[in-house]
Amino acid sequence: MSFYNSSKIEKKWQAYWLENKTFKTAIDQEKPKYYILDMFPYPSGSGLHVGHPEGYTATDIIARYKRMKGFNVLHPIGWDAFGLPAEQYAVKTGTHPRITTERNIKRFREQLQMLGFSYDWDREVDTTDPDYYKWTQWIFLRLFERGLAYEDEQPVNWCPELGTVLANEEVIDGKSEVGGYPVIRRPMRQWVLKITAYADRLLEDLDDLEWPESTKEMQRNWIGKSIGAEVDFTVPDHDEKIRVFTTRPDTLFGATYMVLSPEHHLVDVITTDEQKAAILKYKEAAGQKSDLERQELSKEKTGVFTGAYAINPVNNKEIPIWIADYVLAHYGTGAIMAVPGEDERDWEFAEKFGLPIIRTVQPPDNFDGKAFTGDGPSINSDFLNGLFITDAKSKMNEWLEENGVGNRSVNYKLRDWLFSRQRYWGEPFPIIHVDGKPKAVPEKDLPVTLPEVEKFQPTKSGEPPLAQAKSWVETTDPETGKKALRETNTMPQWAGSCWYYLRYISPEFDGGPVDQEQEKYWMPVDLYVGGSEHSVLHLLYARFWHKVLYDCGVVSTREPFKKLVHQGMILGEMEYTAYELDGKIISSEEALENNGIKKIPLSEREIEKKGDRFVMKGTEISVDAKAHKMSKSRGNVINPDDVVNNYGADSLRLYEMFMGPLEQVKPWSTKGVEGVNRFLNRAWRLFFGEGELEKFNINNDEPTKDQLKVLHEAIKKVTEDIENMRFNTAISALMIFVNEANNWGEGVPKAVAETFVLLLSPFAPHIAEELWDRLGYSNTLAYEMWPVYNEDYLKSESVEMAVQINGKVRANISVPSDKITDKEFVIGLAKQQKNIQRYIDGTTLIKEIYVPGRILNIVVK
RNA sequence: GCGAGAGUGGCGGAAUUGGUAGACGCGCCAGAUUUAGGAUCUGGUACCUUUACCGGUGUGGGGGUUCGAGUCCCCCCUCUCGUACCA
Repeated sequence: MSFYNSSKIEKKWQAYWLENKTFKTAIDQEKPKYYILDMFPYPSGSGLHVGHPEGYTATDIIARYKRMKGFNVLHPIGWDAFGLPAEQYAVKTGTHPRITTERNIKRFREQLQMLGFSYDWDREVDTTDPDYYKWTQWIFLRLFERGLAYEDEQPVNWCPELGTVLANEEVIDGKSEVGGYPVIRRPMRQWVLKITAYADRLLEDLDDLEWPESTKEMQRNWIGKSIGAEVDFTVPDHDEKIRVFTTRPDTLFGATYMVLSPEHHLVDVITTDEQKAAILKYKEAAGQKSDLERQELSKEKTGVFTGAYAINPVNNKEIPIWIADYVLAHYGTGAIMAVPGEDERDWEFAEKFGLPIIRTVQPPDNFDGKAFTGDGPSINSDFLNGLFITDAKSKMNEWLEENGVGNRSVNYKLRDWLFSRQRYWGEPFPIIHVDGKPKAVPEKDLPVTLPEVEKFQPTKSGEPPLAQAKSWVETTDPETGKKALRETNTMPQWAGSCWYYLRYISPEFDGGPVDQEQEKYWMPVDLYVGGSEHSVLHLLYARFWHKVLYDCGVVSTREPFKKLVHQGMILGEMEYTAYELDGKIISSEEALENNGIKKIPLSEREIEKKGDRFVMKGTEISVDAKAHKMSKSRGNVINPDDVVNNYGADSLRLYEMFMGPLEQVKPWSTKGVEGVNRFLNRAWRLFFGEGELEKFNINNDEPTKDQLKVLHEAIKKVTEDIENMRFNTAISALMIFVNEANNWGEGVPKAVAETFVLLLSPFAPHIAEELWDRLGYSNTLAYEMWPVYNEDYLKSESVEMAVQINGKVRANISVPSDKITDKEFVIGLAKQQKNIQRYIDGTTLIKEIYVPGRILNIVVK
């Protein structure tokens, strides 16, 4: 029995590829290009997990395939290496983050090379390298110049545990995304990027992208464009007006009260003396609530009357002004006109506090709900009466503009991007403060490198670690010679990943972030693969920077990533769990409602399926059957190193692609890895027969017709499936070929074997290179021509077809290929079948439907 | 609530424009080989009925269109992901 020695073969070819720089990107611009990009990893201390090789194998298969199809392929990798874990480790141990980062990068690089990915290793980028972040800073200066980066004192998400401010996107349920620590709101001086200036373009350009619809939709929701109007309400005895944003100007006659957010700047101005105490109390309570608490308590509406009234401009009626935390300070103008008749939230509030409700849209007769949000004719609305929503809106907008009390307006959920962090391990801002004003560091002085510091910890007050480096902070303005202070905040981790795909194009270029001549050739990225967790943040930020660079003339495309695919998460192995309470096994439904439950893991042999649930074998006690997310605490993490040691990199690659469609969430199965490993062994034995060690099984015979048919079916299927990223079925086609070829007995003709090796090579490149070598070639197969199938070989002598009577299959017939279009012949053949006769006898023929090569359906009565 | 996606054997999953449901792999069963186990090889494996043939049922549930529906249309159920008072 001969087994192929995966570890020996894989090490050999990995060394060969590195030494010969097999995958160095050619710069021959005559050839068509293909830029295929992986989301670069954060090099964490725990190394690769099995999720990484999933997307990386998919892109590697396509990269290898495209090279063989004659494309110039750009397939790079790098390191998103700034970030919190290395810094937290530094705080704990005093180890400089650079040391940790270098160590982790080395490990990641080795692991990626161990999996045989065909990256061009001469194009590695590292966001923490000053030669890289020089250009991150350079891009920041472009933003600064254009007024797209500004300083602002604003309430921010301050996380005391992490000692830093977080972007809204990094706060989940009131806790930090990293670590899950509490987050409070607190005003601080911050750098902010004006992404809102690009909101419309970010929205519109989504339409032409070949991205998953769900991702585009998420970005649209995040940008949250809504069209409506702003309306000014006057407050008697005050000069100030209260401006509100509404998407329903048509309902203005139904505005029976107003609500300001507790943080609104006019609250203190308008509140009457009698209400001051109550308002103050409410504001304090709201201020102390975290976002999480606001959400939890949101089931019940709360609010306090300010004692003041506003004038509804359409009818000059006085309406009371309240404050309530269901109105958000940071959306629209932080104030609303409340129309309970047409808004569910306002209805709920009005009902609770006994405020008047006026309907302004006629609900249908059978309507028995509360607020009516549907369309209908306007009522109680003077000059709008009878108009449906769309017309009523435009008429009201005209009225508002004519009377100078409002205007059409567009609002976005998207807010400007909070861009500074009080951390050490990030890009320093290329900014100095002179006379208290921010000023750009001249381009020739870039990069502004990180200073050495004693401690990596931020101070309690929020002073960043860089502030300790006095000699670094205190500098002079090169222009005026005045004293100047360096900015001590650093950029967030997103900065480096906003443009790394450009640096790969010309990693050594020193005239700008990217060599424009090369950029024109390589951009846009043809295929970008990475996790859906980056659907909004990274992908929106990168698009924003790209558009700014486009406006600066640095890049030639409006969008960076033409096609995007998300790989699905890989879960742990399927787990079966029974529950025990007080020594008794109870069903999984009961277990939900009890405390003190003991979980008992079961093997597959101990359970069986009953109906649509799993039960313990021979009982009615249902158990849980579920694959969980991999996590250290659950102990179900699969380490790619172990898989490679046991089965080899080719098996890991093959298995991850064979599990199912790339985009799908799917559970791991070690048995499944063994399955594809067996396939590779069977493929190997096609070349080196059983019995005698390494007896070469390849002959120089002419391939037979049958052999060519089997081979060309594989070529066709594998080619089409790679093009459509259906790797699981491509591998199944390779398996079918091997299963067939194993029955050939006499050995495999060389011409057939060679083609098979080429087909296998994108999936399992190490074993393929070894077989190619043993077939007598001294060069890598990486640039061999991809096989092309020949339609003639696919034809067979006869076609198996089903014959149906009234749509049910009653017989199978074999029709000679040259008779396939002869309907009469086929019907004649079918009617000779005994079973068909049985069904036809004594009936009347209604019709005969014949789809050549597919089916014959005889309809009888 | 809202938005998006998905429900097919014991499991992961296949199935061109509607045309033989369950490819391929795992698991399981039987056999071969082996002192035994493992590994490997061969055959079988949706369910019911049957020695076998024949037959019946079957793609979450219910209707519909069609000669023919996993696929198209309508209603309902379940699950996953995202989102959450955005005026």
